[in-house]
Amino acid sequence: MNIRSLCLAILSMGDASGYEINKLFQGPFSHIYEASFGSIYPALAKLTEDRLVTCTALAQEKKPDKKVYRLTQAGRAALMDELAIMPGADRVRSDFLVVMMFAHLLPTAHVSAAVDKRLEIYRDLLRHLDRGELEGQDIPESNPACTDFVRGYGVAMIKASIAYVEDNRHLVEGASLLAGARAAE
Amino acid sequence: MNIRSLCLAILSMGDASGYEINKLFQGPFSHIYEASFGSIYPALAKLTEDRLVTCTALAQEKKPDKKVYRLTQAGRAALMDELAIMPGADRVRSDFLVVMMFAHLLPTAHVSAAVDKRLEIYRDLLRHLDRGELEGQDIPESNPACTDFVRGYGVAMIKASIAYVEDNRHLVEGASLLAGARAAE
DNA sequence: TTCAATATATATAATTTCTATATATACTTA
DNA sequence: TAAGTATATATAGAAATTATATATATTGAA
Repeated sequence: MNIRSLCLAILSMGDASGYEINKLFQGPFSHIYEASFGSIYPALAKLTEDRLVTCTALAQEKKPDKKVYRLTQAGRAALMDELAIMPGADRVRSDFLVVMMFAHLLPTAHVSAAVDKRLEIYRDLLRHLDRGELEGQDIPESNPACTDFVRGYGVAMIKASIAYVEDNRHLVEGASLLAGARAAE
Repeated sequence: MNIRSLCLAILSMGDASGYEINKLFQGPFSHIYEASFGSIYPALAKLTEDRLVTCTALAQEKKPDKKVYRLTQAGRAALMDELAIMPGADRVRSDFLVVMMFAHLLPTAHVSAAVDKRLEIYRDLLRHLDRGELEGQDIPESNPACTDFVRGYGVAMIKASIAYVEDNRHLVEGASLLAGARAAE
């Protein structure tokens, strides 16, 4: 699954500009798939070239013009081909867990700050997901049961993450303290 | 955090070859950070060039020669600089959740197969993590409390994932069935 | 009031990373 | 004996990320 396919997927739920697609990836889709401007704009250009989407320039008042993309029949068929894959394990990159792995080499203040920051980020994310960010206004033509499943998955993961970090932060904070004490001897 | 830093991090826990580092990323580290041959070998070459690691060719019996990398003092200092970051949210790419988001467009058999496959993959992962894959033999110079925290985190996430998918698969399977029934009318 | 920051909007160069492939040897299993 | 798996390194080509450039409008702070 690449960014081109992800753009097709999002456009299948309603027309959108590159800017709007990016907002979805930064917000409601951030726990599903990551993508940024640098890949989205070239992806939309390629999709247009391949006639999987059409592009309409739209003049706006008090805002820059935007290009609204719409899925074609061929685009919908290409999306269906992509969705026929058998998905493997999620791919994860967690700077947080890397830092935690080396907590015993770091000042306790930094470890605690990283843990606090983590909890703050995930409580924010939870608040956004809880108030139905993955439905309604943003993505009109989605299926309610499917969106519920995906949003619920995100909520469950975030809750489990917060609970685990709250219950086990003493492990990394303790390792940092102990190592600091030994270094001071 | 990039693959170069991740290689420094792994080498700080013991000397290793590129092949061995890759095995860690495919196995015990797979829930922390993803990386593959194509980035690991160039990363090690660059680190050697920058004198952050040293490289010793080692002839082996009945196996190809290998290059064993070892962290230098400068390498350890560079790692400490990297670990001083304040980590943001994890970055995730989940083909599974994308497919689930469109379950209503897919044959029920495919949705069920994808869910079954998912459960199988995560039960396997859980088995590997549970029997202390992130400690002992593989990474000798790690801190037990920190490794426990990171392994425990992986276990907690995987358990939450399995439980959620088992409890809520009816949402996506139902959406697929309903849509199929409507299409057949 | 003016300056900085934020939001809307697109695009691309440079860097990084992934996927696929190439090469070589040895062991295991059908 | 043939195919597949494991050990081991390397690189070309494709994909994606990060950083930057451009332009306009609004909002909040000094």
